[in-house]
Amino acid sequence: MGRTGDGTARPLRADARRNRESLLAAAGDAFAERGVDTSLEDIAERAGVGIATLYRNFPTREVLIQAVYRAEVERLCDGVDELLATSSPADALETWTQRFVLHVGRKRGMATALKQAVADARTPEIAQHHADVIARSKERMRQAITTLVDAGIAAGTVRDDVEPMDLLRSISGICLTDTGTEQSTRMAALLTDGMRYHAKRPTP
Amino acid sequence: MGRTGDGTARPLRADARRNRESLLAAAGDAFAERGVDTSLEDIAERAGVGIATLYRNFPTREVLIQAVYRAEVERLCDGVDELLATSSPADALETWTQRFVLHVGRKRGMATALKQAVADARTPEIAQHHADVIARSKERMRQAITTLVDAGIAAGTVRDDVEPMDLLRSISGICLTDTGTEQSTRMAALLTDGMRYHAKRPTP
DNA sequence: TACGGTAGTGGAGGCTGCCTCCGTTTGCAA
DNA sequence: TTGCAAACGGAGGCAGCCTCCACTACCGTA
Repeated sequence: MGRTGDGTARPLRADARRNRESLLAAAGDAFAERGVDTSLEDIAERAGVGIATLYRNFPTREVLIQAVYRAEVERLCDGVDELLATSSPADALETWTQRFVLHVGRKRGMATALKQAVADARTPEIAQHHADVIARSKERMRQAITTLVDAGIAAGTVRDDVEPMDLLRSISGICLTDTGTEQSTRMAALLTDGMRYHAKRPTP
Repeated sequence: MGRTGDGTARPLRADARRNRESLLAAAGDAFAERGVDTSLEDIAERAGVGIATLYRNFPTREVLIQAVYRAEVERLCDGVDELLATSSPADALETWTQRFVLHVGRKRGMATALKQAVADARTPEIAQHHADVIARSKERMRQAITTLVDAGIAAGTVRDDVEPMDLLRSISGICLTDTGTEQSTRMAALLTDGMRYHAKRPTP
């Protein structure tokens, strides 16, 4: 399936690729709205494909969750270059953290499910694979935030005592303790704003 | 159900209590053999009762898991007094740790499921209740191992630099990293043996 | 641009597990 | 004993999982 006899990957047919994308998008929405236990039939319907197509692409729920998670991290991180090209580093950082807040909001149990998948995996190979995906995503995030912070520091508009990963963890923390996306967004804004060099510091 | 109007608990009818015990035992076995996802119908059948009886006693799977977990911890900890009454403190400690190894082997995902229950609970009250059960069990374990170690120290047969909870954690660690119960049992035996005062230390 | 082989599709249907409803049984207090 | 409330069991409705196979349409080739 999808592989020629000599092990070379064969590109998906155009319609198949479209369907796969639809499924990923639909699953992303469904997971965000109703959690990772959403019925798979529902997801297939939302995507406008048959249930069999879903199973062909994603043999187990875990594989699907993983793919969605990965796709969302990619999308988030791929946006960094464009942000830096179109706005000042400090603004880019702020916009990106806002997106990150939404991202965490959408994750809703996905991270937990992935960790569970590592524990439940039937073979060590599968467990390892799940673990790899998690590690790779974390690394991509690290790179993204580091790029943004460094650009800001280089431009002199972001304080140079900011540790990128601390920032990421702080925002995650805000998202997890706070009650809603709106509030999280405001808190994150405060946080990034505090990291800028202000022409004039607000009087305390 | 099971409560009179003024909130006083009413004792279960004899047959009801028997059924409840059967269910707990059957669920314990089933969880140990096939994990916490075992079908509830299966458990009811093993226990020799109808599925409705299971639901009447344990309205959700989480409640059942919790009850089993709790019962097994009680059983394990209640055995301490008898052990101390019938064997020397050092032997009691060794026997008990062997039982503890079996206990951890039987837990298989139950602890994870309970933690998940705290996270997934629909109301803060339910979450709190699940958390309480976990905390109480941990405390009972702490008391049990402390009693055993202290008895050994008082009798002068167990080294007095042993921190009870360290021992418990070490054994848990052995169980989780090792591959099978048999190996875990041997490792735990080595560990407890190392804690005794030997009449003559083995030459290195 | 027509065609054939094959990758890809969809959804019915079988299966399993969840949970409720209600007619029946049984323990126990008087 | 006997009456009655507590407890029982299991059929059955529902929902989700997953497979199977007849059908569709993409795309390399001529």
